[in-house]
Amino acid sequence: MNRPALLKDIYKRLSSFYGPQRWWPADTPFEMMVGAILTQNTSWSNAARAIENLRKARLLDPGRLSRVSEKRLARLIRSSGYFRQKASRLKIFSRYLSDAYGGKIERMKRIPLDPLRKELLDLPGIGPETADSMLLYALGKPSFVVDAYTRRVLARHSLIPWRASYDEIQRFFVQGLPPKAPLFNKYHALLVAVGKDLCRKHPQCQGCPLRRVGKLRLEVLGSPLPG
DNA sequence: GTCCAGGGCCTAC
DNA sequence: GTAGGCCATGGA
Repeated sequence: MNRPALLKDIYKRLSSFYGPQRWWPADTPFEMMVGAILTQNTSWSNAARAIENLRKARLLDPGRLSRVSEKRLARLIRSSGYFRQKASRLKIFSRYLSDAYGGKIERMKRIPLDPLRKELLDLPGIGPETADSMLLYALGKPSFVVDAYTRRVLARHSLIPWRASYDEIQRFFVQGLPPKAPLFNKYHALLVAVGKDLCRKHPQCQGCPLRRVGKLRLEVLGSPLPG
């Protein structure tokens, strides 16, 4: 099976199994981007608490967040872990948004994907996953998001090696899919759904909708979990 | 008590 | 270019 056909098959299986996905709840693009930093290597529930604290403090605004003291910010986001690092990162990110785009997301959206991605990656604390999440979920750009779930699901099904790099995994998708943001959005959400759900609950892949993708069934059953 | 979650940075080799 | 240590909370 060639790459586009394989990716389409995976998508169809996951989509019919899980249905519509509601990934990344946020009232505004800025809130979403703040969440992308807060949830780094942290459970969403812990990040969500921090976001609620920022909402109550009326700080979900680039201008205000860039001006709040780092100490107060760290206290508000304590539940998200790494709170000192993240407080610093959030302030620098907010300052960047305010300075470069007047805090207006619409202005940011006018920048083409590639230069905007480079710009985000130049900020401290924004790596490939965080940048791609922001580009896709807050800005509607077709930038495929690779996360721990993505790697786990693909590697578990022998579609990539466990040690594959971020860029390699991203190319695996981008080279076989039309670059449409809604598609990338739902595709990633579906990978998370199956990653959270069956890949962890069922080490032997019973009931997994990806179990019979292509001719990989036997390899899937034989591939070890990490660690 | 241990493990780990919607990463990224820095350093060493 | 990559393996290892570090950052830190809260739930299972």
